[in-house]
Amino acid sequence: MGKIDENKKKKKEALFNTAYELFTTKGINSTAISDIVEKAGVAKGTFYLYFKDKYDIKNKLVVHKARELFHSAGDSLAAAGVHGLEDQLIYIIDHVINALMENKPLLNFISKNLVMGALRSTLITGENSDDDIYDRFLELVSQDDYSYTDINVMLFTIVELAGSAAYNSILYEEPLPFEEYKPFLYRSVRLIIKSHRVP
Amino acid sequence: MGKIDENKKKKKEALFNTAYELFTTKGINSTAISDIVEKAGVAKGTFYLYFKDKYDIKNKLVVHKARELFHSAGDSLAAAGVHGLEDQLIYIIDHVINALMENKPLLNFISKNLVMGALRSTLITGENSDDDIYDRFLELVSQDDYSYTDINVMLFTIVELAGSAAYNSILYEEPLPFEEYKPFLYRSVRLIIKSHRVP
Amino acid sequence: MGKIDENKKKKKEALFNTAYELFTTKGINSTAISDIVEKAGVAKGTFYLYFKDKYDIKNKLVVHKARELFHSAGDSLAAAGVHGLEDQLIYIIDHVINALMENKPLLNFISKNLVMGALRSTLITGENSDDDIYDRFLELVSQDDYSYTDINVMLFTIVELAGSAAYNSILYEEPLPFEEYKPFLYRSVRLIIKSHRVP
Amino acid sequence: MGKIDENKKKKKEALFNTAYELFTTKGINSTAISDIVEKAGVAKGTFYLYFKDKYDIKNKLVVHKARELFHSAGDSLAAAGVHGLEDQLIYIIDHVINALMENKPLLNFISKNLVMGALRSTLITGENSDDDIYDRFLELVSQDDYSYTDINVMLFTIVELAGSAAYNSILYEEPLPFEEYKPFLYRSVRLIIKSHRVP
DNA sequence: GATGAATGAGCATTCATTCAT
DNA sequence: CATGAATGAATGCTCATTCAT
Repeated sequence: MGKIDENKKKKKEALFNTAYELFTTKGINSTAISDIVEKAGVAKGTFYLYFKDKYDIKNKLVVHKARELFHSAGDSLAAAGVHGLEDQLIYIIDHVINALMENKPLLNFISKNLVMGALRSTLITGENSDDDIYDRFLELVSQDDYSYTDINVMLFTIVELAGSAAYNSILYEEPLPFEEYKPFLYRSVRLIIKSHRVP
Repeated sequence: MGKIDENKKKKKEALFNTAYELFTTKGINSTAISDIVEKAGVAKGTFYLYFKDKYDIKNKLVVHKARELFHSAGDSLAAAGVHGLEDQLIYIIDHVINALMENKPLLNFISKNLVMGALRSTLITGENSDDDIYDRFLELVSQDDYSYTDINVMLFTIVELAGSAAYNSILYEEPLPFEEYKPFLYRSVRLIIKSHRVP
Repeated sequence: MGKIDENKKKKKEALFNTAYELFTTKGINSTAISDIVEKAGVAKGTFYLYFKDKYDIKNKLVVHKARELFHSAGDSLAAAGVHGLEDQLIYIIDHVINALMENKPLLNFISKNLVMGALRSTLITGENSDDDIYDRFLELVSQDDYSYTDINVMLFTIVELAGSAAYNSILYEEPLPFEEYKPFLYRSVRLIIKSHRVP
Repeated sequence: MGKIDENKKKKKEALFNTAYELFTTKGINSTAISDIVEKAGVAKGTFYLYFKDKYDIKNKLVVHKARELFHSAGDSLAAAGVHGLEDQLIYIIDHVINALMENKPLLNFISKNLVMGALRSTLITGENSDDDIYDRFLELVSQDDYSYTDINVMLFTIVELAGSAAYNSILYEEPLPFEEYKPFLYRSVRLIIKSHRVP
């Protein structure tokens, strides 16, 4: 029993990891399922035991990676003793962006496939009850010295700006390499946060 | 012969228009070249006379549509007597976004395929000499009562924020339908512009 | 244990019934063994414990259903006090056809898969010793006021004509709906019977 | 032009003939499209240029072969100076059956795949205007010394009986080899014809 | 230039069958 | 007896691309 379940998990993870590797190196369109199973060392039929098709595994992969990223940032924030919403959000953004800068394949993969709606559902509407990222964010807001209005709008605006600008600045180094663009981005983020403060 | 050239142009345009129609309705991946030529009423071989492959025609289509959009906005701005950089940029953004709101297939098509690098090349670095969009922008900046630093950074930040946020707000109505989100977006844009002013 | 044997029988019957249901609704070609076991609630391997493959279960099913049909007709004939071979055979044919008319999936299934040889073996040559259908038929013949020659030929001709004509008339209503075609069919059957009488 | 069309026809016919050969020798289910194209010496894609799928080519094949058979019988009848509807119909049946007896693969192929509805449409309802088999039959009926009622019913009954009985008698030699069964069959057919005569 | 028949590599998906537990 | 995870051969079908006319 335990042995079988263990084996199942092993195969599923082998497929998961292999798919991620191939998607990020060869691109999704150019990755055939036969590539995945071959590299993962399982039979073709086994793939269909665990995933519906290529897009099923892709979506699960994207969500998984995005979660990892934000949880890591959240954990790091908790460890660092940062105070004040502004600094805290900048800290999280910085953490996520730094992780992506050092992992451009992941940056590319996430950016191209993260149907924003999915992430937004998680981050902003907090629909996914077993996921506390949004809750952590709300907590940060409530603990700040200031009060804020239209919190969801604020979060949305920041995520869109940071996500889009960082993606392009990192990958294309235009209009500036990200390190140089960073101060501008964070200044804008701070302005947006402040504009949501209740006086 | 003028007649022959005309005919050539006609076929090319038929392919161009048909491709756009199919890409926006069926999606690019699901559109085969045979679909395009069939609907356009030309032979399969003819396609390869004018375009290298599906992605060639796609890219040309994206640039073409994006150009149309900005030129229309620029023309409209010239007609309206708007003064001050802030109001002028808001005017342009508003014009483009309104056009996209009324044409969601176009919004989708542009957003998914506009490799930002391409547009940025056009809009921001002005590389493309026969295209005056960037020049018009520079002119607006120079004519303003205030002076600005890091103009490219400013333009980049605005384009990323407005593009990304508008896209998601329009299509998914999250966190708010765009009409309701608009005031927040424009407030943020104005803040960004102001932050680039030389005191 | 009786309990174990019962359980065994239960599983086999579940497979049998489920296969019949799926064969008649989805067709044999479109029914996979996995469909059968899934619906029957048994494991895939269990199927191979009782049947060799899809065609094994199909054949057993056809014979089973055909037997049921004729036995029911024979029983009914015994209950009704019909006299004379002509009327008796018409009675049986009518009984079988009526049952099939009210169960078109069965009609379809039987007709498409009843390799006539199999039924003929049963009905005409009486090979299958534990099956008394043929014997009952011989008895009817012997009890009639008339004598008959080439009894097997007669039975064969009647079965072929009635089976084929009824099948098409019922399913396609061509050249007439069966109810209207019936008098013609039965007239022909009576002529065939009479033609085998010894003067 | 002529050359191209000629070539097209050649390929289509190669596929047609090869498919027939494989269907009759290996069976339809066991014949893969790759088998057909390989043996026909064309590329896989070419198959789909001319036929939708395996069942498309099968249906076209069945109709084609059935037509050939009846036309040949009709032509032969015209050449032989047979008089009287009874003898004429027997002549046609005999001609068709003889052809099938000498070509058992064809007998098998036709019998298993000729959706009777299709043939009946042709033979009995005469829908297919460019096919004169039914017309020829009507002509024979009208030229006979006797008058007949319910002609379609008569034709249908004969076709069903002869088709079904001959098929089984030829292939399985049960209850008798066809040559021995033939007199019985034809006697029945004559009885059926006579039963439709107007006195 | 224009055509469209032909190509054939490429790929997703299914499914009967096995066998370790 | 029963299970169901794993297999991988088999196959239908698509489609970009070429090239003789």
